[in-house]
Amino acid sequence: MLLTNRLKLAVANVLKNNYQFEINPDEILISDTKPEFEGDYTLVTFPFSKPLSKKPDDLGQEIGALLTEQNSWITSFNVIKGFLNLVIAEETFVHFLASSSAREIAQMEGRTEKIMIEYSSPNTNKPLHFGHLRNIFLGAAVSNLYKKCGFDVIKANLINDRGIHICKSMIAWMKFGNGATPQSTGVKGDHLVGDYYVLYNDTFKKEVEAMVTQGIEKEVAEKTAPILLEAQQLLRKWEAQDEETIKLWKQMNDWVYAGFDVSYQRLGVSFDKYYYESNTYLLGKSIIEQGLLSGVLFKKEDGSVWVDLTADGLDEKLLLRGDGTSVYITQDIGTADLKYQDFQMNQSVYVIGDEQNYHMQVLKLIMQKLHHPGADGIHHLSYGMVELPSGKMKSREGTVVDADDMMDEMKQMAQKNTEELGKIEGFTEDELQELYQTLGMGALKFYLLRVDPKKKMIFNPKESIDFHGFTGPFVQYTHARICSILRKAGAIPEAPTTYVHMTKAEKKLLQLTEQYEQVLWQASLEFNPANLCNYLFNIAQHYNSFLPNHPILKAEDEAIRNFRLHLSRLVKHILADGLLALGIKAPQRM
RNA sequence: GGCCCCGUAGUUCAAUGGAUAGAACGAAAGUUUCCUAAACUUUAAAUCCAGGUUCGAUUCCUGGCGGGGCUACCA
Repeated sequence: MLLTNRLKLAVANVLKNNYQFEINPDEILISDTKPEFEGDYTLVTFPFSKPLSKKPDDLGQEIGALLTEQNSWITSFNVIKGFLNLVIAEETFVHFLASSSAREIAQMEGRTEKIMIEYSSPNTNKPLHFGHLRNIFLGAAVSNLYKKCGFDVIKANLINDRGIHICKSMIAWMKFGNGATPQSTGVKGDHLVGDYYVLYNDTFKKEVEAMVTQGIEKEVAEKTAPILLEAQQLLRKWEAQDEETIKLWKQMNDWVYAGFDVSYQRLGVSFDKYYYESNTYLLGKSIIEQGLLSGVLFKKEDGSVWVDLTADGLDEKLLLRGDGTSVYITQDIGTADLKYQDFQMNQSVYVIGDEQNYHMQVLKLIMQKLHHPGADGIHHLSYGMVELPSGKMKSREGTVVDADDMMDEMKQMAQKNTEELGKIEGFTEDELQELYQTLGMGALKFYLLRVDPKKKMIFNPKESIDFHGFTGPFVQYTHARICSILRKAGAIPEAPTTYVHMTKAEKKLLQLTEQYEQVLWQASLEFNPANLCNYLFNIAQHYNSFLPNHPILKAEDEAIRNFRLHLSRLVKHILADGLLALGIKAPQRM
């Protein structure tokens, strides 16, 4: 059992047996003792002061005495201003180290729940950009984390392959493309289609300007520009299943998918199930019919169908148009139902930007009102937008940072850094290329994952992404250093069972390693990989600062050497394992 | 207008209501005959404002100020 949980239990026992005070152990606050004080873990006694009618300081003294008396693994204590600092026996940590070495790390207790995580979910009219990367890395990391915690995870991707946006790319290609293909131009498919989307917008803008100079009002021009009308006409033809239109649509989407596949592979992410809006956009109507019958929904005079969410503090929301056609939310209701039919998962997570908070709230509410079995499991993993110092990225204005370009740039930066440091000896050219990729992606992923998903983040392309400090490469570097030491150490004897003179740094490192499993759970349940990033950086930092004054291979004696080797190996395992959960590889050498 | 989110060192981020608010980058100074200096050590530097709840508030509540999002018979 985890040490903090054991402590909570021990405290709960003392309170119950010696003070007749019953409390749920989970409600007891145990935190790491601050470095400036003596001790490993700290109990805050204030909350018990009132119910037990005792001064926090006295309470600390009493509980401290009882705890050390009743638990051999708690050796001593001190009380400062109501904070009870507890010293944990070194043997406890030594035993933990030995057991960790034996069973490898983090074999988690299995959970049987099934969880679907939908992420990426791109439009097919343009390539992936920096904002998508945050979505993709989050989705992939959360999927990994839940898998580690034993859940049955389904990674889903809902592709937005239909609608006016793809028609815009199509019309531009028809007018200006001259039959260009990825093969004929050598341009990656998603980029090629994206280029025509940009071309559409340029043309549109010019047409509007021309109309305005002719004296037409801007708002009118923006609704009647010829190329827009053509795109809308194309959408109608698509909906009417016009053969030529469908053929071109399929063709251009296939180009995009081929391009996405290349990017996904390079990003190191994959999906178990793809959904396509062209297949799902008509779903949902029958569910809405049922809702009408059961009286959850209502129909207005013009035949449109609505749900009244005013009691939940929201508005009335349209679900079906007067002519019986679907709107966006109709489709999402249908897709949610389809997903549930396919997998009957306990939780259905949507990794979607916070601009859709309202939409997702509405979706869940409607599903709940309809008593859909999957309704309560719907969870919106909402994340903040990635912004540039100049503001939001806008694909129409060409201010987006392209995902493929970003990956190239990161790899080049890794190469530049490595070469400048002269660390290329002993690698083949292939190994170097792989290393640059590993380091570049490590920096990129860590950079995007280290911030709380809820918060919007600002990315400054000029300052770009660092390889020093709180970064992926820092953690990777620490891992590589340990690997190097272990290589030189050769075969390692059995883990020690006793160790007398543990330094403060050694004990702290062990304490951190013991908390790893807890961090994984917390990061999963909170859908927050940033927790893991912080933890990994913290433990790497502690290791790096431990290293200069704790010789390992040249330790004073065999026992110390062996202990430090095992400690190092455990840290190495955690770094590699944790990075992997973030989707980051840990190189043996760098 | 209505609803929601966010304001922490110069900058980018931490801090389940708990001790003297932590890091990183940047700035200043130092460490390499020693297991990878992509590292380590030291210094300076912050909770938007005003109230309230509490033994204790960056955190919770109210009101300002500042920034963002949503609010379509668009997707």
